[in-house]
Amino acid sequence: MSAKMQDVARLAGVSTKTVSNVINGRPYVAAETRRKVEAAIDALDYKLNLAARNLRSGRSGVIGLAVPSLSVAYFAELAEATVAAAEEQGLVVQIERTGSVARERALLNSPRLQHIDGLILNPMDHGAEELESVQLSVPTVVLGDHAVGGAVVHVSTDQRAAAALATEHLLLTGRRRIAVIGARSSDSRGSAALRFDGYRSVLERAGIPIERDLIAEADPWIQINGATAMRELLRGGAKFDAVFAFNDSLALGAMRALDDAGLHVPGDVAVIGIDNTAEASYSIPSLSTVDLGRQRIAETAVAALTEQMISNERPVPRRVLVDFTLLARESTRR
Amino acid sequence: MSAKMQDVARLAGVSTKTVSNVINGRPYVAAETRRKVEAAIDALDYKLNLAARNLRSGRSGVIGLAVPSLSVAYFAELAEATVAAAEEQGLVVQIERTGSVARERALLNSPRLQHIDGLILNPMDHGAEELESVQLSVPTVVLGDHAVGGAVVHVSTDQRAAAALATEHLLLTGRRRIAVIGARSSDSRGSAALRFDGYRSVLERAGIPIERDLIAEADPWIQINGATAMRELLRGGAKFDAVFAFNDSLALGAMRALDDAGLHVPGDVAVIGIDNTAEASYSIPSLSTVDLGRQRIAETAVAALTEQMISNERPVPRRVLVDFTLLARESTRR
DNA sequence: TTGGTGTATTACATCGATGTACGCTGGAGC
DNA sequence: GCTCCAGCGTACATCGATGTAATACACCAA
Repeated sequence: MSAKMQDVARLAGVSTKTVSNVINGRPYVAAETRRKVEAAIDALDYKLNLAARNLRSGRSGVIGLAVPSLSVAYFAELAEATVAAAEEQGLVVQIERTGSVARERALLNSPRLQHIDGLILNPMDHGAEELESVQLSVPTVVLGDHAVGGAVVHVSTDQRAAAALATEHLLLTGRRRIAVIGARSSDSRGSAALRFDGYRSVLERAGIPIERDLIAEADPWIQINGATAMRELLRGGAKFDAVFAFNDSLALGAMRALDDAGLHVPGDVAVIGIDNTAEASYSIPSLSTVDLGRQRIAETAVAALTEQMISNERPVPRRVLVDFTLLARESTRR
Repeated sequence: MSAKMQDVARLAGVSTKTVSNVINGRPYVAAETRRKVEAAIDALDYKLNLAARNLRSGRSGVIGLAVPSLSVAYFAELAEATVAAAEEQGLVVQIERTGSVARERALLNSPRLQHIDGLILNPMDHGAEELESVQLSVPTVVLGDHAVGGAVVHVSTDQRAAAALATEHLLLTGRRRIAVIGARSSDSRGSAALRFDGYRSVLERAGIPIERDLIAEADPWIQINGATAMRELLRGGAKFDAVFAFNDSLALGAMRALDDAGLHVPGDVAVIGIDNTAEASYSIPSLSTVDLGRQRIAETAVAALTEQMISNERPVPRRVLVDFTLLARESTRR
């Protein structure tokens, strides 16, 4: 069995509490005492038992990150950014993948969340009130705009505005018949709904009618579904000169399908995505997209979460918006 | 404060130990008693305190996964697969990103590993004995072939053979001057070294000399470094008709740089990668690659780890090999 | 009746660190 | 000389579940 605090205390000739104070950097420890304790720690190769600390103090130093999937590049990059941001605060991240609405609910009620100090939740897209009834017991920050019972800090980008920006960009480059890939009729308040809303609002303002034939559903937003959706659009026969895919993976899949069909991007069809994942700038042609600022989102979320964890009070309800940026690349060139 | 086991016990009219037995599915609990306890649990909305269980039993139900980075698509997909496999065993995954050799060492010595039941470690590439001195205190499965002190179960693909297969494929499609992207002179036993070895062995057998001008270093293996490496190869002036990139991200970056230089893939230069990440099948042209079987790797690793965790004995030293598969796509077509 | 076996349950110590409340010391201030 | 306080340390209870060993009970065979 490895050494425990009592062994260290005995060797250093002090009480266990003093050892604890040294380890936790508490004030009122004489320099001399600190030295002795540190020497004893080294001598015994003592390692703090986190379970015990956790039990006694109620903190674990672990925060959870719940995302739908890690195979979607955006979430993988978000996870990376979150892990990095958490580390700066001395926290580690336990990643949970929700994958479906049912699993998401199950997770939120599971005892697994008990030993987590806080949770960053990126909910699935689904109907509006899906999560409002959940009562969360840990400090939580929600990414996106879904209402989640008990959680009142939201960090997000204005996805509707970002989608509007992407759509406007297509209009500005002279496109008029803009198809959409990634809609979800089942979603009333999530990313799919908001992005579609942004698209619609711009077209309406421009006086362009929305055409059902130009709207393709896809779920989840991964390459293969983008390719499939595009093939269906093409088979449907409706004419279009641009595609707004609701994320980069869909866009890349769509570009692939366009290429297969002998259509040129951006010559015949312009394509734009959302997310600015790494793959987007290295595709051929490079993909125009909107960067939702996932780096900032991760940092902001972790900061907001640690604040909640420390203060121990109910946080001020708020919604933090992170800036987004249009990246015009080859896929939408005139 | 939420209910604890004692409250449940009082309400059900039994001892806390009996409650514990019910929760943990131990035998010798009368059906009637079980019912009463379960009713009490429901009534009080009792949730087990994992910290306490962890302290007492020494198990946490959490396994660690240490990978260099999540922005590399391969690791993200590996992480996804691991989380899924762990879940089947009722385990959750705490993801650590190492990023550098120093951080990797720091992690392996950190008390954070204390509250983990087991670790799946995908080491950084580095000199041979870098990690042999580390003494791991938790059951560990190593992905890849690095010797890590104390850990004796390795799950990996034969990377050298996989690289050889990729190289042979290029030869079979009529290429002779094959450039390499992703070499690392600092690495003597990691992925870079093994993949380079496979490349070299095939060329040697084919009687083709290795040319220094055709070897480009890159670290880490992400798109931008693939593109940069390719630009340097082109600037160097050496002629080549194929590129073997040590992973798909590098390959995609390289394809992008080739396109920028007005070179056609596969017409002028064939390109092959390794990993079979999602992006590879949707690039234009689609990328030939070797699938290292990450799904199987994840499953196997989790299985080997749980076995170690349960048996509580030193595992049988072994090396499990997972099959790999060549996927010939457009980027290497004649 | 006694003893033996199998089932069901309990009392109690225990895991290891930390919060609380308090004790001791030396020196400044009157 | 005495109080008072800041600075430093300590004893002890405590967090909540679980392993151990012991006990209670029923049932059956000898």
